[in-house]
Amino acid sequence: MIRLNKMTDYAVVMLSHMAGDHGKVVTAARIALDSGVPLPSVSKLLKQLGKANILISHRGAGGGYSLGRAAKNISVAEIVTALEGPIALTACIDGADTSCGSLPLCAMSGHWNQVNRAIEGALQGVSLADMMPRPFAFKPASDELRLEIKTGVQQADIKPETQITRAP
Amino acid sequence: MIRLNKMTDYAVVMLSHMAGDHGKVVTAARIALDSGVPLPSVSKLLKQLGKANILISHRGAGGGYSLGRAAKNISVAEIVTALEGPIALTACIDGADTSCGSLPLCAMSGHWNQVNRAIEGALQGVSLADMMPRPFAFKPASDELRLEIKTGVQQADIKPETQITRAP
DNA sequence: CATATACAGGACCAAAATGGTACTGTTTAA
DNA sequence: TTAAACAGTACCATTTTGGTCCTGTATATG
Repeated sequence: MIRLNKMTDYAVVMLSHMAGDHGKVVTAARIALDSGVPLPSVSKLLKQLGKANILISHRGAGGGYSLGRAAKNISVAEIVTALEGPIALTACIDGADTSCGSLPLCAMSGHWNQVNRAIEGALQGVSLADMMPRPFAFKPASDELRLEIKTGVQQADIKPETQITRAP
Repeated sequence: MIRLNKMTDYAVVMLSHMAGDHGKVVTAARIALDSGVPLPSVSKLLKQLGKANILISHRGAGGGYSLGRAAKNISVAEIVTALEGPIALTACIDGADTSCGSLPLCAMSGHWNQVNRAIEGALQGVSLADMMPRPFAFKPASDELRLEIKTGVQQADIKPETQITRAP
């Protein structure tokens, strides 16, 4: 399975949490708490997203991070690119005629590019706003679910053993 | 960068080599030699591709592998799926309501699916035939290039140091 | 029928990538 | 001035990946 790494997954989770209180400045620690993503990773990710101008960092006391733009103007493609570099499927990529050690024999690059572009398009078509969780608090599926939310159990805190599965 | 792993990359290289002599039965050892992919990996990959009905295996003396279908009827999506499982971007995938440990909190799955489907579409749109190298032998770019081909230097044999780059 | 050839299916290991840790700056609000 | 919070960097542990090795089974051929 082609997969984004955990970090990128984390980033989307974090960002969609931040998009909730749009524009507000939040500390890394707060985000870690809210999203359940381990603090060191949160802080590493926030730095990267800051550099990529997806977030604005506010230094000093009372500082933190805030979204640089409205969630609907931040594409998933941008997030992925910020964290994993250019969207592409193999090492044989991009016009970059330096990367692939076998240009004369491996003439596939053009076609991989076609695939890559399609993928990039797909990621560009989805914005952070599209990825945001629905506001459960207003429409809890059950008492049990509401309890989970109130006790602050979040994504990364839920171990496979204690997994909550939606009834069929 | 989102990337297929080396194995899948190898597989496409191998398969496109096989598609050259279409239908012919070739041994794993021969393919390894031709494509420059290490034999153990070749053999592992061929087994997997056989199971997925992309290749037909012929056991016993004089055996080997042959393409199960014409190259143009084998999609890249199929190859990827055979080797890496279902095409999807995160663990939060597929209707499969067992995989994600945070269904009630992570309501993104639907949107990831949208992205995933687009990617699968992109991969399905490219066939093995599309990925095949053009027949250089008939149209060598230079004497040097022809030499390389004659001496059997292939993709994986070319080290970065001895990289052949096409003149601009 | 005997035998060499080739695939089938494991268990297993080493190297690389990933995710997580720790620590030492630097900036800034109060 | 001080404490809060980000910036940057080096480092380590774990997991994943790619590759090895070995034993078993099928089959063409002499």
